[in-house]
Amino acid sequence: MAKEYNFREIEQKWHRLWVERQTYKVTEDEHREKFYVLNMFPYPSGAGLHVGHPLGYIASDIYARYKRLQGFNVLNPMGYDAYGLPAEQYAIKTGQHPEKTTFANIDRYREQLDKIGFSFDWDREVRTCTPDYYHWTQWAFQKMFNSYFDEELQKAQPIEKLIEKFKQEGTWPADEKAQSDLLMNYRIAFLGETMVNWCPKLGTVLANDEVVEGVSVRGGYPVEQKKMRQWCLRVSAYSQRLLDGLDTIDWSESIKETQRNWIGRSEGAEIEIPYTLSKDGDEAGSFTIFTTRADTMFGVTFFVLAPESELVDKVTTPDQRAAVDEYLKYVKSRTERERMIDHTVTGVFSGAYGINPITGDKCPIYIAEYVLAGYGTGAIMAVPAHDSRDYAFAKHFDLPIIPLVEGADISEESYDAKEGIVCNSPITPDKSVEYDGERLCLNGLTIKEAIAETKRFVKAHNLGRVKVNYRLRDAIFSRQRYWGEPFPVYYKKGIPTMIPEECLPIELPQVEKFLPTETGEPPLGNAQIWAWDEKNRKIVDKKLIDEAAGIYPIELYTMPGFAGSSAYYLRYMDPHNDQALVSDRAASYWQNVDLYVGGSEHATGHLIYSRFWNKFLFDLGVSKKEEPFKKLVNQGMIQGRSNFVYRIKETNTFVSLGLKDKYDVTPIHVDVNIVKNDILDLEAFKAWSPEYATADFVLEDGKYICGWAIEKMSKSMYNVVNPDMIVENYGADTLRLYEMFLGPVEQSKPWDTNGIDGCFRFLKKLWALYWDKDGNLALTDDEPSADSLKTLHKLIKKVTGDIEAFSYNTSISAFMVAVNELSQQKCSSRTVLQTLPVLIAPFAPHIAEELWEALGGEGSVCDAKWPQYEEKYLVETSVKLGVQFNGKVRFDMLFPADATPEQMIEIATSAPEAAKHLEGMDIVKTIAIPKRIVNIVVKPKA
RNA sequence: GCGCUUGUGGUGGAAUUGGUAGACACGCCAGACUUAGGAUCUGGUGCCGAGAGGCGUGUAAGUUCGAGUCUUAUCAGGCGUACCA
Repeated sequence: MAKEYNFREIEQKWHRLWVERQTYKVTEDEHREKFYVLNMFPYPSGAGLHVGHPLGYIASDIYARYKRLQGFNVLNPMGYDAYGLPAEQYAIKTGQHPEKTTFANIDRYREQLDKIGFSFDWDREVRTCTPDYYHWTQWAFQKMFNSYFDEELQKAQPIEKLIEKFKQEGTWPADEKAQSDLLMNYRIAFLGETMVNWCPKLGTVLANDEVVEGVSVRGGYPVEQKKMRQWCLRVSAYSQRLLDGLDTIDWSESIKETQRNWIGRSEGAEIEIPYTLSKDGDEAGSFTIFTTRADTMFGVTFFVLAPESELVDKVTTPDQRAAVDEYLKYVKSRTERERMIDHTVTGVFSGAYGINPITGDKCPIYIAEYVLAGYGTGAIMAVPAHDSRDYAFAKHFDLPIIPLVEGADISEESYDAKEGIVCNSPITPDKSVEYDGERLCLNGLTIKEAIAETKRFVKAHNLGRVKVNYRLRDAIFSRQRYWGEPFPVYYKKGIPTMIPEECLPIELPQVEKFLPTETGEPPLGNAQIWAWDEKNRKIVDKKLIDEAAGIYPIELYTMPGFAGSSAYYLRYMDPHNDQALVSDRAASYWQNVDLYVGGSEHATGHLIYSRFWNKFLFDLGVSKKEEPFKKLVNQGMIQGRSNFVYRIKETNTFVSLGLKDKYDVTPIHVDVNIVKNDILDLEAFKAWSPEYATADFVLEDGKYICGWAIEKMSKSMYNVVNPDMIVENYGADTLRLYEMFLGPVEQSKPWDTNGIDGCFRFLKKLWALYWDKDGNLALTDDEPSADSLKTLHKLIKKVTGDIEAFSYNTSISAFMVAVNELSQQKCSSRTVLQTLPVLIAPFAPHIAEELWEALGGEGSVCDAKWPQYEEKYLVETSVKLGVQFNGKVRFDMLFPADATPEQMIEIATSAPEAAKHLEGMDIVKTIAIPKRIVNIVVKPKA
């Protein structure tokens, strides 16, 4: 009896030995080159892992193991993003403390992960919800509070420097409250009165990336705009650095592009517009507009303010007051969502007129919701001829439209393109205002030139300034929730004050109820022991709050999800350090993440916040690299493949896919776990639900064939495939191979169990290479044959190249080919067969360890040396070449491997096969492609 | 609307980067061994055609001796984003 591939026994054995031997423990070692591999850590949800989750982990584990075999000191940690809404909502429903459910979920995750055989160093595990971890989240927040962004140096600086500057300038106020308010305008973490996305259903504010199409990402509840005092992070200060950094990192172009759009840099000009409160009135003030099309100043026919702008009140004339108020009321009644979907033109005349500084024209000022308060200055100059939104507005309110580009047809729509020659600017020479003897004239210039010329003019005559605007907004950093990091902040006479650094962490207090209080305070309002005793430096009962005694209320907000996930990669470097986020030694050694693997859905969330957070810590000298993630690979999503059975209406009879059109049927989702290769397991189906216990079937060829569809993997579609079942039936090595064999890592693809047998068969074949009929090792010390050496070295070359390129599916194909070849060659050479376990170790570590041990290898296969291929085994003795003539004739012939292109042409043209084609022809030219083909182009003799 | 991205057999997907399209796997067909097979092994399998042969990488044109690969146009799907002036 040949020795069986008993994956259960092998995998259990090695899971045990890896733990006993601490195979995956890593320590800093300055004598070895480091390599840092990281996965985006998971949020441990109650549903456990499905087959989609491990995809990225397997991909990065393969790379980590490969790098280790190449001699690198590889850091490959794992942890949990443990704060989150689902645990809190579950707590609200059941009263169970979120920590309890979160930890239970973590245990379940860990159990599932362990079965797959990852090379994680679990000693470095982090959980964002434990005090020893969020200590450093709070610490970073305090550092941000005590820093400002120096525009000149383009980096964070201690706030003391700024205070010093104010003192020197004599602008430092004496009053403490005034000092606090002043500094709030500069601190990187600051309290700001801002428009926030308020989600009433969730009872909390949300960041911009947590809102999609006007509803919350979590739960899909409506979101409205509300002005609130919130903690914010001055992410926008880093806009330019966040943009520039993208050019230095190896990320996919699409993610970089998404981030560039999100940052939204636009170069333009701010121009001062004086206004009057009646057509012939005197100047009553001025406002500033922002434009990227300064060249269109001559086409301005009206101005527009955002309804939320503070200017609205100032420019509204008594006549128009009622109309404006009514319009503002209407705007306020609309939700974010309505405003987003419905783009009908609305607006109201304010009664005031803006004076175009270039033409001197007076144009009406409107108020309209199509202008956004949050971008630029909240005020625009409208050029209906060359902006589609202004055009629609002008048509609706019957305002003039002045074309400014030669040949542009604006009868039906505006001409928005930035191409063409400018005209009508000005229409007549006197139609422009003279400044210091100069008048602006753009006629005849290209649009690009005109923009530059206008900017110059505006700047030279002090009509405004050149300005770069960013779409990126400051991140709102507080949440009205329980299950998050508490702020280490108390309010001393209304002034936000930091709890001393030495007293951190401030632990999340216990509460009875996780809902907001009856008075509308956030859930932390339910905490009893939640006041700061300044003298004794400790947290006390809030009943004791007494300003005279130095006992103050503590902040009730908590931090958002991205707080804990923004710098976790630094913590993995030194997870047990209670003196610092990360020691200087560890940070200097590990530097930054060499390979980061995770989903592309974090492009505008985590991946921006993390880069921001790291840049801040870099400015502090804590992080050693400006960019946290050198290379990013976005693994695709695994979709579900649902199966259907077809029930004949009003019966309990099910008809197979091929015959269903003959009946009137209802498709019903059936659990994919009782379907194999689209064939339904009838007994399992009957047992699946009592309803089907007495089901009848109409079969084809004796089988019940199910229909299928690609859908999201979800419980309700019965298409969730759990990795545990695959591991149970085929083993972890097969699961790992199959997930990679499914297709390129970056690509989204449906989970389809149909092909898994191929990978399982491959492992069995690999296993079979090593054992004879009696179950003994079938190895010889004979010289390996040339064929088997060629097979081996071809494989080494292919696999090495493919791993580097993350092309795991093709390297697995190469393994399959190689094992088939070696099996056919009846290869039993120790030299060859000893190398295979090392090569397969990154993909299928369990079988690799077992074979390595059986062959008498030293220690773990993880510490073996990755083999080098040698060209000499790959050289062909002769090369097959085709000769191709003009037209379609062609034949194959053999050339010596070392033939030069000239010799190849010589041989080809003088070959007997060629003679009949060359008869009566002139050779126009000949081309030889090395090792491939000789082309001879001919034409009939003249 | 804008930005990015992908279109190759019945299916998942290969293609040394401009050089024999369809590797490898699933599925299917035939055969072998079996009491049996959803086990194992062998062979076949892009399409049309009995055959010789012809046609084939979403569609149409172009560059080239040669195009799945490059260029242009066009169609279709996916992702992101959205009144950003």
